[in-house]
This record gives sequence, C-alpha cells and structure tokens, in this order.
Amino acid sequence: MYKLLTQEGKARRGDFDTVHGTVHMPAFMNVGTAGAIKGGISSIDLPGLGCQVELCNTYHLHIRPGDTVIRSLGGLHRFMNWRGPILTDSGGFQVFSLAKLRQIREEGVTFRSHVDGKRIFMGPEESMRIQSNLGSTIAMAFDECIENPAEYAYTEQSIARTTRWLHRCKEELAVLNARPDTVNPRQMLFGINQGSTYADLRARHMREIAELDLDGYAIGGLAVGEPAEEMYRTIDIVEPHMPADKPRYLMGVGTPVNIIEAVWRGVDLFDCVMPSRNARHGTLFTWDGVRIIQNAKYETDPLPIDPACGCPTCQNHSRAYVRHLLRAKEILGYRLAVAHNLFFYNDLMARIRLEIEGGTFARFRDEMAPRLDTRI
RNA sequence: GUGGGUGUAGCUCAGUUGGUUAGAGCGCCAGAUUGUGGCUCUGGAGGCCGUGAGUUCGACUCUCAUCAUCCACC
Repeated sequence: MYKLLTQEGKARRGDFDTVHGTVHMPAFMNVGTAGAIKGGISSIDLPGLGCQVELCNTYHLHIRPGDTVIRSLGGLHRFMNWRGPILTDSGGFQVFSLAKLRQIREEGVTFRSHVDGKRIFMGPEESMRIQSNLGSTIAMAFDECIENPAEYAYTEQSIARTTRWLHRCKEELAVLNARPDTVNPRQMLFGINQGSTYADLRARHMREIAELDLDGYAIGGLAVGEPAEEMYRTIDIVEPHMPADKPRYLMGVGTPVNIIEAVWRGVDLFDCVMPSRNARHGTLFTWDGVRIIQNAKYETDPLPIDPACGCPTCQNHSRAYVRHLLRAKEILGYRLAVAHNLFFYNDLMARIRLEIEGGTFARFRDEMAPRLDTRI
C-alpha cells in the first residue's frame, strides 16, 4: 500500500494508497479535531488549500455529537462531506493532555469529560469501536503518551502496556472490520512508538510493535517540552527499526523546520495544531519567515501576507486587512489567517516532495531551514 | 442664577482613620503557542492624582480659591 518512489538520503518520497485516495508523501494532515478545522474552514475549502488528509479526534467526537450519531449518518466522511482520507486520533493523547483525574489501569483509562465532567472509560476496545463507528480511513492505536520527563522504570512499564494494548487494538479492529454492517471494512491501523527519551526503550518498543505488521507506524510522545535536538535524536534512534514499506508518522509535529528535519530523518507524515492555532493568534508562516500580523507595522501595509504565496487569502487581501480583522476578532479574520497557514504547510510539503524527487532536498534543507525559522 | 455631585493611565473606575515605589479591567505595544478544553497565556509602556495656594515632618486623601463637567431647582 506504501510505494517508495524516490529516496534522497533517508528522506522518502512515496505514495500511500487508501480506500479514500492516494496520499502523496511526505504529507501534512490538517487538524480538524471535532470534525472541522477551527477557523471556519469547510471541507469544500480543503482541496483549494492543498489538503490531502484531515485528522479528526476520537475523544472529541465520542463526547460530542457521539460516534453512534455519526455512524447513523453514514460515518464521518458523509457527515463532514469530505471524500479524502481521514485519520482519527485514538484519544490516548487527550487522556494525557486535557483530562484531569485520570486513572490508568490494565483495562484502560478512566477520566473526566472536559465538556460536562462526566466519568468516561476508554480502553483499546472502546477506542477501536468508536473509530470503527466513525469509519475513518486510518485508526490510531490507543496508547499512553508518557509525560516528559518520565522515570525510566515507569517508561519501561508503560511501553510494555502500550504494546499489550496494541495487540488488543489489532484484534478488536479485525473483528469490527469483518462485521457486515461496518462503515469502513478496510479501516487501517497505525501503531504508536513510545519510550520517552530513552534510546534503548524507544528501539525495543519499535521492534516489538513492528512485528504486528500494521498499516503504518507513528512516533508518539515527542514535542512535549523536550528540546528539538532531543526530538531529532529520538527519531534517529527509532527510524532504523521502522518498516521501510510502511508510512512513518511523527505525531503532533511541528514547526516548518521541525518537519524538514524530520523528513530528512525518514518521516513521511505529520500533523500539528500549530498552523491553525497560531493563525488564530496572529502568527503567520511565510517563505521568508514567521510574521506576527497583529504588529503595529502592518497597520497600513497593502501587500499580501506573503507575496510568494498562492493561497486565497494572499491572492485577495492585504496584511492591513487581515491584521484589522484579527484585532476586531472578526470570524473572517480567523478564516483568512487559518487558510493561509494551512495552504503554506501543504505547499511546504509539496515543495519537499519536489525537492526529493529532484534530488535537491539536502540543499533545500540547508538554505531554507534557517530562513523559515526567523521572525520577520 | 442657586444647591449638590464628580475631576486619578488612552477609556471606565479603585485607592483603607493623611504614611515608603498610586492600583485594576479594557485598550495599546511586544512575545508565546508542537497527536487543539477556538472569546488563550506571558511580559511591557503609559499618571506634576484638573489647576493654584494653605495646614502638616509628610497630602490622591484635610482646608480655601479657581477652572471643567454632570444633575436638580429657579
């Protein structure tokens, strides 16, 4: 299903076939937690923004409107009116990041809903059932995202449990996919590597889960406060143990530079809230660096956010206008800013694919990385 | 015209019986944001406390005058 087309060093240009279409990798998944990208972006806008895959969230959709509601409407694709691939996150990260009073046991995790405080139990089977009801293209395994920093002994214990949970996920999804009334009978499953920043545990866990022959593999538990260098080092440690014929997904990453550095180290797939969240807060990405559009110097600036950008916002509106709308908290301001940042991220991935195909990615990395990081 | 109230940061206002460097919210300026609890978080600048005189060791605070402004009544 994953076809490696070209390789430059460790950087991979490949195509990944799914029932909802082919994903050209390296790719960025646009985050639409509750079934929509925040900022008023509709599924009908996504092709124009270069979006290949949308990421939605098991935890949020389970709480509201409920996965059974979505199932009764024909699944998440019909519900959102998006025909392309959807990856659903398993809920493991939300348990770690936003649920208070969580209790982790072998069966699963008990925690409280952030909406109404209700007690919720989720384990591997629950997560798979919800994701099956949603009918996403790719389901993520239910894992424990370990906090940083973490004790060695706890990490060792945790990854062993995450592996056991992964076996249960695989078995449960096989049962669900075999049902005659299942929404997406060819739903795929990605496993998630953990191990905090301990090299031996990362490598051991990756080798363990690679044996399950899943549809893809993710590196989780990074970009949780550790320095970027440590993240890169961890990728270097894990990558050699990842199957070459499966997509490699670095969860929750990152800045444009993080992405370039991770592709350089052999990663194919990314997702991050950064382009949409930062857009809402007025931080916009451009080919010249990062632009904080609410700064006073843009008050009367008639130029587009990025003159080199082909997005709908830059084709039609000025920096001064976007700045004004964001300051006035106009909904259109969020929409224009988010559209720009998503277009930029998807455009960056397209450029990376081209560079790898042309064998010029190394040079691109050297020249571009320092520029994209600067504040302008 | 008479009586009363109010003048403190760009705006709306706090400010203990007079006591060190006069505060808040909003706004403004700048920064943050990494498998998303979208009206977020952090930091910063900005005041001869309407003006003038007096009482006091010491006044945003008390007294007098004056100016501005608001309300009520004639």
